[in-house]
Amino acid sequence: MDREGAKKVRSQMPQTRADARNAGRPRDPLTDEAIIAATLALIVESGFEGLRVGDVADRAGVSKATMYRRWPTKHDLVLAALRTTPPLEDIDRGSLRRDLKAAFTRFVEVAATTPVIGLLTALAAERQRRSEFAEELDPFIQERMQPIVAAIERAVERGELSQATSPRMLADLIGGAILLRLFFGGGADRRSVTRLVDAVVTAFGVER
Amino acid sequence: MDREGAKKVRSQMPQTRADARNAGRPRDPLTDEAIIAATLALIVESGFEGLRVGDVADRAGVSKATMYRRWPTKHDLVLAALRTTPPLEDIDRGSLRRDLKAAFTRFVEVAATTPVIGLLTALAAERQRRSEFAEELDPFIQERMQPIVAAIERAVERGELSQATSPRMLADLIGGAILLRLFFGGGADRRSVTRLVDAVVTAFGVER
DNA sequence: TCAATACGATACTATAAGTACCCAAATGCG
DNA sequence: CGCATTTGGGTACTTATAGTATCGTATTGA
Repeated sequence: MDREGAKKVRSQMPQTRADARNAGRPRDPLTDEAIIAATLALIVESGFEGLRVGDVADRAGVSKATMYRRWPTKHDLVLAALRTTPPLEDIDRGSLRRDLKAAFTRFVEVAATTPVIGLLTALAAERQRRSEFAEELDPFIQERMQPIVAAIERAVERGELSQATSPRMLADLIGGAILLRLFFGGGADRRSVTRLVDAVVTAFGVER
Repeated sequence: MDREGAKKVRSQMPQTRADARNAGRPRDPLTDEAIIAATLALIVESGFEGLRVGDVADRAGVSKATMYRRWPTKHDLVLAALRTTPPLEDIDRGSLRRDLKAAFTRFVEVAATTPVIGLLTALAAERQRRSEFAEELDPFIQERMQPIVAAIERAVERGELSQATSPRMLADLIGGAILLRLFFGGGADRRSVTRLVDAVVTAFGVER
């Protein structure tokens, strides 16, 4: 059962199940937008735990049933909302050191002024509880780390780093250190980002 | 109010408030042990979300009131239980590379066979929600990372690493990368630990 | 016209954390 | 001894919210 037919899919995102059908009243895309917008607005106010699904429905002017038809859990809803936020811009400043500092500085600023870290910890916890959720969450994380990986790849091409360098691993190292501090204390601000990036770029950089 | 007198404190851990008093019926240390033991046993079976405070009470043969007198929330209880588990042994194998591989390999094995990651994500999420909780959680994390920091410090003394190396930062780098993968996918096993440690030790190591 | 689906409204279920209160049992102090 | 103080078992209760169920209506394609 639940075979997915070969019909085409037109709607962009909230097709929870690959319902290829086209009979019946179509979903209103404005409804999706209203729900996501309300979710984002309320998350900013209240964070993940403080977010009430019922409040989102009220704010969006829809019923809970309409929401749950699209996203089966609060976590799915929040991840969907996160997906619509713009990723870190992929700015090329010409050197690895500057690229990494720019990107991670921006990230810790976002972390300091929005509930992103609360969302990430909540989603990570849910991922442990419901392992299928990893299939949604993991690609999102990879996607958002892509600018970092790209910056490292450029540095490899420029010869700033050895050809043998694994961009993904280097990204995990710096990003992991920053997340570790944001999750469990130690603090991550401009200065610690600078120190971290300088240390890593110096250590991994090709001798000048 | 709530000044902490100069009286001595005798009980080891669960003095939630620094109650220097000595009047009244003393707490039974066996009760603490029974609660913690039951908590650990049930966590292994069910993880954090699956753990029911009422079940712990039943299993320990105590009442919920007795538990809440000691630990005001489920998260506090779980952290208290985690604290009683043995830390990573601080084995000195003579080289940084071997020390780090041994320690982190052990960690990913524990992660693969126990609900530790689920606990850590849950505690990290709670830390975001209740900022006072950081005062309990953060020192615990630092404490558990101490063997890694110590191994790095030994390497600095032996001259394997530059004197300028920050042990804490290096520990955050490797530990952070592994946590990142455990929290958000990518997988962390013996092989990835080996790759990571080799790369970092080579990059940061003093030229041979 | 009809099948199929979306949508709002509303009530409901289920669950579990944390609270309140009672009474009995230890303990130290005067 | 007896009183204040605290622990502890028992148990019922409050509270809060995610998720479900249902029903009537609206909108679409065939």
